[in-house]
Amino acid sequence: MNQSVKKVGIREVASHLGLSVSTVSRALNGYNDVNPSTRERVEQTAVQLGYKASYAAANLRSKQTRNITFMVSKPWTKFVDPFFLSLLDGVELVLRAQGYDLQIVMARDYEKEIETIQDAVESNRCDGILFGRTRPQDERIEFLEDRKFPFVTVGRTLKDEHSWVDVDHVDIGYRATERLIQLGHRRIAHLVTPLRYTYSHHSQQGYRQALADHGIPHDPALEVECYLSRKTGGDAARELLSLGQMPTALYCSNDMIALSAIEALRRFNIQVGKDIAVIGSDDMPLAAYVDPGLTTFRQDLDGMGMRMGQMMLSMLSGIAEPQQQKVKAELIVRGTDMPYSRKNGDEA
Amino acid sequence: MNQSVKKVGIREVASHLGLSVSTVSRALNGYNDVNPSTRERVEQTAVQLGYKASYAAANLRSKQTRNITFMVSKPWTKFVDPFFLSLLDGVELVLRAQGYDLQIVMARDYEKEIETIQDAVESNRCDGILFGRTRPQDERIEFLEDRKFPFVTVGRTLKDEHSWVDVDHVDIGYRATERLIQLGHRRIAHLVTPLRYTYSHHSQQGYRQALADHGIPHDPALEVECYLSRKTGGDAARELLSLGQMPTALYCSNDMIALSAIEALRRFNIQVGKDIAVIGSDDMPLAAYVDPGLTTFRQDLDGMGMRMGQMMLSMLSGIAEPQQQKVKAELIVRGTDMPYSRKNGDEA
DNA sequence: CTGAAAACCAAAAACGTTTTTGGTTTTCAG
DNA sequence: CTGAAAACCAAAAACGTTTTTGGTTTTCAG
Repeated sequence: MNQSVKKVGIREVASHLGLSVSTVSRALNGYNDVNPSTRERVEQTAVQLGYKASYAAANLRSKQTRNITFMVSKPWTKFVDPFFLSLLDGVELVLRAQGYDLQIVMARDYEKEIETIQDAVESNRCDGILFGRTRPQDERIEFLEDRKFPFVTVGRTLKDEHSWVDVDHVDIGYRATERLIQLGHRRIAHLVTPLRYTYSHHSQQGYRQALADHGIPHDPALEVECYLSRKTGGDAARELLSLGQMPTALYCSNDMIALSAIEALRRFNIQVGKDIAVIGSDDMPLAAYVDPGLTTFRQDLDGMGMRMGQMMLSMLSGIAEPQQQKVKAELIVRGTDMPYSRKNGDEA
Repeated sequence: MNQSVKKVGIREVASHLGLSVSTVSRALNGYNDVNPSTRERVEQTAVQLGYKASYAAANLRSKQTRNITFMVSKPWTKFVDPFFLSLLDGVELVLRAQGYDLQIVMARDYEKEIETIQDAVESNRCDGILFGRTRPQDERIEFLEDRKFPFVTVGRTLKDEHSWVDVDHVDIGYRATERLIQLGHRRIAHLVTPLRYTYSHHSQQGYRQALADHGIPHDPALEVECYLSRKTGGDAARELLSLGQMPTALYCSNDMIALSAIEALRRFNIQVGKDIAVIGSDDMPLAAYVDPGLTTFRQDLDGMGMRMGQMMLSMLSGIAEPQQQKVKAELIVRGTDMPYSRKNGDEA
């Protein structure tokens, strides 16, 4: 077991075969100016001797790390995690197939995000960067563009000239709102995710467009921004309750908001799915479990992740023009939305 | 913006100050044979010039990566994620405080685990390794011990001579079972997590001990192994239903099993919290949301993570003897456990 | 004031690869 | 058969640090 206590380097492999170090290197790295039979022999003795190229040395010389970093930033809540991990899964699959490693780093908070990215880039730790929570104006993106460093984001900025994958939040907002309208609702509130993030604006845009298309005037009092804490939707629900007239339907930009709003409403004896309609977005695991089940939109995260990985790969292979992919979500009908009935409008 | 297109190395910093490269290096790395005022000047111009040591070069020369790898392995389910991420959070906090980075790598499946670890170790990519899902006999641990490579695990092996942190699953099993006994139950089933993992055995041990201590004979038919799929507990519940006499209480080694069992029982019109008592373990977010809420055990994951990080740090600073920490979980009483009543025992 | 120890710094070697440069051998069209 | 191109390989340089070695200056006990 302990025979290989001495680390075997490329030199050992070379001398063992009577070849030069450079030939071994070229054979192992798939260059084509090496005799196939030589390559074969090199590869065999490499595994036989248990040779593994030093990551640091290879990286130092070649400037390639074969490593992609996904930056995830705090604060995260337990609720957003599933979203994140499914995506990662898809990314990892594609990258690994091409011999790239995926590494996840965490930025402790908002201010550390840019610092984390700078550090990753400047200390040469990866060949490309992935991240989400994009904002309309995003310092991180400006930095990376300035350095011409490859990156792909989940979500976009307002100026739209980099590579991204994104759920079509405009579409979700539109479809959710339109569905509620077609169910007969006219006072439809929008509990929107933090406007700091770009997707919130898209969600808002879809909501407003649907209202406009159906001739329903837009009431700013019915749009409430919610932060990503656990009880966020509850606060918004209470805010709406304090209004003169309660809305008869709620479109929430994510399930977490929807669920906490539902919980709060229940305390006021308002039955969701009976007294008020609710539609969420994300289809997180909880959504199927609560009673009644939450009507929401499901996203193909795995697919998005794979797409993201492919984009990164093509950037690394030298394709310069940005690629962008918007994906549609799937409506999952459960029990929290229901037709408008005269009764609801009157009470509260 | 684009002024610093040329990368600034340690050489630039040195020449800018009229010092030698070595002095700059020693100043930046906190050696004490450098004049405080010199160190000050070096540090200032370093940030001023935007110097950042090349990760690869430093690593190649010093054999130190200042990087710790947490390996997480598939298949994961959406349900185990929160567990994992809270832990990570604690780890990262302590490591970062000492200038270490935490990196997460994913092993695609069971067989790749050992490969992933070998690769990380042999290509010199990290100074220490963390992982969970420990098994009674664990190839990964044997490999790392053989190489004398620093590692800390979540959970233990049966031979117990390495560093680990672990929830006291024996204690949980004992307390859960005893609680059910004290509520009057005598037919208590145990839906146990996969016996491939060590903690499942501990959980079983606690369960059996509590039964024995209270003079209740152990019925092997009431112990059902559940796999970590989404509907796992459901299958087990159906298996128990097919028995002549249904148990009046269920102790499940994790919440996922408990929740899916509850869902399945509901389909058979068995009301949990009324017809049958259930206790889970983990206190995952869902547990508080379902109705009735799941009685379960909460673990201080953040604390465990921090402890784990500290252990790793102390190993890296040269402390050889293994450290081990077992933490107790906190009982969270909600609605799924209730006293035994004659009625339940008779039906089904 | 003296000499040893401590403080401070420079030069050069080294980490283990990949890449560049160039030399020799083989192939193959004409 | 000839000569150019292709195939194949070796030697040496280079990546950007840290560490080793050793030299000079300063401090300070006696």
